Amino acid sequence: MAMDHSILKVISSENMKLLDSVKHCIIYKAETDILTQGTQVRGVYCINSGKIKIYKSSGSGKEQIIRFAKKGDLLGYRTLIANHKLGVSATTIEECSVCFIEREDFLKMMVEAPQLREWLMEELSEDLAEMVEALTTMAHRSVRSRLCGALLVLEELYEGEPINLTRENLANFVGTAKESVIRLLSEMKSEGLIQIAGRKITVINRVLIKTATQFS
Amino acid sequence: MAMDHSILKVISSENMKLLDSVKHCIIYKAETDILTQGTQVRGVYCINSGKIKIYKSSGSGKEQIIRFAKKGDLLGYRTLIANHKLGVSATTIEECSVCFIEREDFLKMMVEAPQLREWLMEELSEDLAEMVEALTTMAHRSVRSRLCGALLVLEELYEGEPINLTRENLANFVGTAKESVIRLLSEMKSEGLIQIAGRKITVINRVLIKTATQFS
DNA sequence: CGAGCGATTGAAAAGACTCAACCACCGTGG
DNA sequence: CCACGGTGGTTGAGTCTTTTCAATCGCTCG
Repeated sequence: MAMDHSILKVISSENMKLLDSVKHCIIYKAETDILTQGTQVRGVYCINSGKIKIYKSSGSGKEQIIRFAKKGDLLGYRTLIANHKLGVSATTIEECSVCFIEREDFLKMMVEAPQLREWLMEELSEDLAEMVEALTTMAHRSVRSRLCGALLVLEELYEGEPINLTRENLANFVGTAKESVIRLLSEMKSEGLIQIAGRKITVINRVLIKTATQFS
Repeated sequence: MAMDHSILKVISSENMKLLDSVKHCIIYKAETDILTQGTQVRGVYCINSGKIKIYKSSGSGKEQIIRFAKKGDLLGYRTLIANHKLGVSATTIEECSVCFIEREDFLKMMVEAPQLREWLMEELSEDLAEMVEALTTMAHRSVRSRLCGALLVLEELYEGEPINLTRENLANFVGTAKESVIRLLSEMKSEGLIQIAGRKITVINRVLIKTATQFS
């Protein structure tokens, strides 16, 4: 299994043993809630396989998808470290295999493994930079431009497989209405930028789509 | 001077001596660039007094203000630690007194002071949570609602003093056009929510404004 | 088969932006 | 002292993107 950018990459073999002894692996079906906004976390979750949406719901019932997590990603550590309540929710969008690490065990690992602390700090930095980027994009760019950006991100997420999301999830990621996404997608299809097969979307002309993310 | 939530709060007296020996204090006039997006940082800046806008400019020349920094805030450390180029710019909006700490000196302090590392991690967490909040706000709420939210944030920033920003900066913070801000402000003035004296804005009815940030 | 969910399409409405003109204030230099 | 230029603030009108609402369709599952 590829662990190039995972927490497991930075764990010493000694701590790895510790980890093995405390983790609990679980399989979740698609559309299962893992974390719920406003609650405490009981520990952290490390994704082995499958994709999970991280989102925030606003008062009016709309949800904004912040990012998608996939294998190697760690969920819940920020909230756990700060001892806050969760600011976001997480729900599987496919069947997922996930390891759960109890709060106390994780904190212990953090104390003992400086590389882990290092890695978490880098993760936080990275995420923060991404959020700043996302914010300015949301503020300045048109729905079409944002949709193009989203498709490129999702292409990465799906690693060559066609993008497979409900239009609603796509809309909640882009930050727009479902109908707008549908209209723009069919526009882009007729321009030969993408291919659509039911729910599945395949990027055809990556270069032009990339260009579209630079303007408007 | 109040240092309740500053880097200086977490520095041991020993490190404080080190800090004193390596810092350089500088006074900047209003509208002076401190950090420039896309460049390397030469060190970190700690604000003694005055206010600074942190913003990101997009290709089309628009700028999005990410946040305002004031006394006690530290600038540039995220970029410095990650050894990246700056993702944002920083410009004073008032006369500011700022301490500069050379890159190497700061890294040395980080190695020697675990509380400093701790503090930085908390800062990052906090900032990340704020950015996530800002993103969903930008995506879901109307300009008026965002403007109300901005006014409450700025009221904090100005600590009781009237808010004193150009309409343009206010617009770039809210993520809208200058004209929209002007129109909405005069609307809110006629509703008795705020008071306007030239450039200066005073919040009158905090409760109603707060309510407005919950909807739309 | 019928219910239900997601996708699609059309039409109307609304929110926000752009453009353009104008004003008010302030500091400068003649 | 006053005319001048510049910056920032204000207002109005028209436009356009995007949303919302409503209706329809197609598919799957019980």
